[in-house]
Amino acid sequence: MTQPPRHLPAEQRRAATVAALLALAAEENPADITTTAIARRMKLTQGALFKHFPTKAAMVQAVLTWVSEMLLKRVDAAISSAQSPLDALEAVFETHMAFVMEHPGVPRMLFSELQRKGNPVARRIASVLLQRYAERLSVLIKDGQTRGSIRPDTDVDAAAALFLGTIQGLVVQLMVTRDVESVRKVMGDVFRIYRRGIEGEEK
Amino acid sequence: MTQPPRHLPAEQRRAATVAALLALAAEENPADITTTAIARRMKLTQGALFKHFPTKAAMVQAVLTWVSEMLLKRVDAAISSAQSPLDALEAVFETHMAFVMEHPGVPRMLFSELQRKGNPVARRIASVLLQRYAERLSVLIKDGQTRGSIRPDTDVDAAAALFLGTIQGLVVQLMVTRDVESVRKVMGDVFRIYRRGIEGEEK
DNA sequence: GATATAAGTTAGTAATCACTTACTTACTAT
DNA sequence: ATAGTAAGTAAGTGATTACTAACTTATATC
Repeated sequence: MTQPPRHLPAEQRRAATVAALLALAAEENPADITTTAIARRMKLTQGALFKHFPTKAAMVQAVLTWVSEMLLKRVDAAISSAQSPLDALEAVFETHMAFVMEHPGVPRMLFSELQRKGNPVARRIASVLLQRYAERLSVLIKDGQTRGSIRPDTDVDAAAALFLGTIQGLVVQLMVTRDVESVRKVMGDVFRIYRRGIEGEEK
Repeated sequence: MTQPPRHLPAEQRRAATVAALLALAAEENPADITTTAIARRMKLTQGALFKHFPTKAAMVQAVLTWVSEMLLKRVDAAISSAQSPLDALEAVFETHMAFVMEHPGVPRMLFSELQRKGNPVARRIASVLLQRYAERLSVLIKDGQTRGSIRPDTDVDAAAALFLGTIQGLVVQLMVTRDVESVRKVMGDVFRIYRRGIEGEEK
C-alpha cells in the first residue's frame, strides 16, 4: 500500500479536488457538500484547499469545466467513428451512458448547478455544454433526414430534446434505484424505442 | 387590496407553507432554501413556522405528500377519461406537463430530495410516488399490447422509463431556458416521437 | 547543503443556519 | 365581558459554514 504523498504539485492537487468533489456528488446532494467533506475525502485539511482555489465556487466551476471537456471529447469521438447518423446517435447514447455510469456524480452536479440561483459562472458553463451538445444532435438528425434514414417530418428540436430525455429517464432511474445493472439491462431497449420513433420507412 | 389576515388556522397555515416552499423551489435550488426565506415569502417571522412544523424536514415532507396526492389524482383522472391505452398515455403526458408548468418547483423538489443523503422519509415519499406512477404506466402499456395498439416486442420497463424521460427532457429544457412557451411548442412533437416508437403496425 | 518557495496545518473569523424560549396578540367559547 | 388557547413576534442558542492568517514542513534549484 503506497499512499499518495502529502505534498502534491498544484495542478495534480486541483485535479484530485475535481475527482473528490465529483465522487462526493455521487453520494449526496451536491448543494450539501462542504469544503470540509472534500478535504476529508482527500485526506487533507480544509484550509489546504484554498491554496489552490480562491473560493468553493471555483472548485465547482473546475468540475463543470472538466465534465464539459470530457463529455464533448467522448461524444465527438463517438460521432466521428460512426458510419451513419443513426449509428452515430446510438454511439453517442452509449458513450454518454457509459460516462454517466462511470461518474454518477456528473448528472447530479449538472442538475444541481442548473437549479442554483447564485454562481452564474457555473450555470453558464453548464448551459453552454447543453447548447453544444444539442447542436451536435441537431446536425446528426438533419443529416439523417437528408439521407432518408430519419423521417423528414420529425421535428429536430423535439428529437434532440427527447434524445436527452432518453438519458435523463435512465438517470432518474439510476438515482432512485441506485442499481447500475438494472439500468444497463434496460438501456438498449430504451434507445430502440427512441430509434423507432424517428426512423424513416426503410433502412 | 385585502391582505391575508395575520392569524391563520393551523391547517391553512400549513397549506400556505407548502405553497410558499414550492414557489421558492421554482426559483432556486431547493437545498438552498432557508426557513427564513420561507417565512419572508409568507410575511411571517421565522419562528412562527415552528408552531406548525416540528422541523424543516417536516415542511419538505408536507410538500412531497401534497405533490404525490395531487399528481396521482390528476393522472388517474386522465387515465379514466381516456378511450384507449395510447390515448391514456397521451392524456397522462399532457396532464403531467400541465402540472409541471403550473408548478415548476415540483420536479426540482423531487429531484433535489431524491439526491439527498439524509431525510430518508422524504426520499421514501418521492420514491413511492415514482413507483406508483410507473405501475400505472406499466398497466397501460401492457393493456395496449394485448389490444395490439402497442408493439408486442416493446419492453415494458423501457417504455415506462422512456415515458418519464420524455417529460424529464422537457423539464431539463425548462430549467435551462426558463421559457415555458418554447417547451409548450415542442412538447407535442416530443410525444409524437415517443408514440411512434411504441406504436403497433396499424391503428 | 543552504535557501526560496510551494504545499499543508492549526486555529481562528464573521456570517448564517435550524431551532428554542419568553413574551404578546388575536380569536373563540362560555 | 372574560378567560383560555392558538398563532405570532423578538431575541436569542449552539452548531456549522466558507474563508483567512500565522506558522510549519517538504521539495526543488543552485
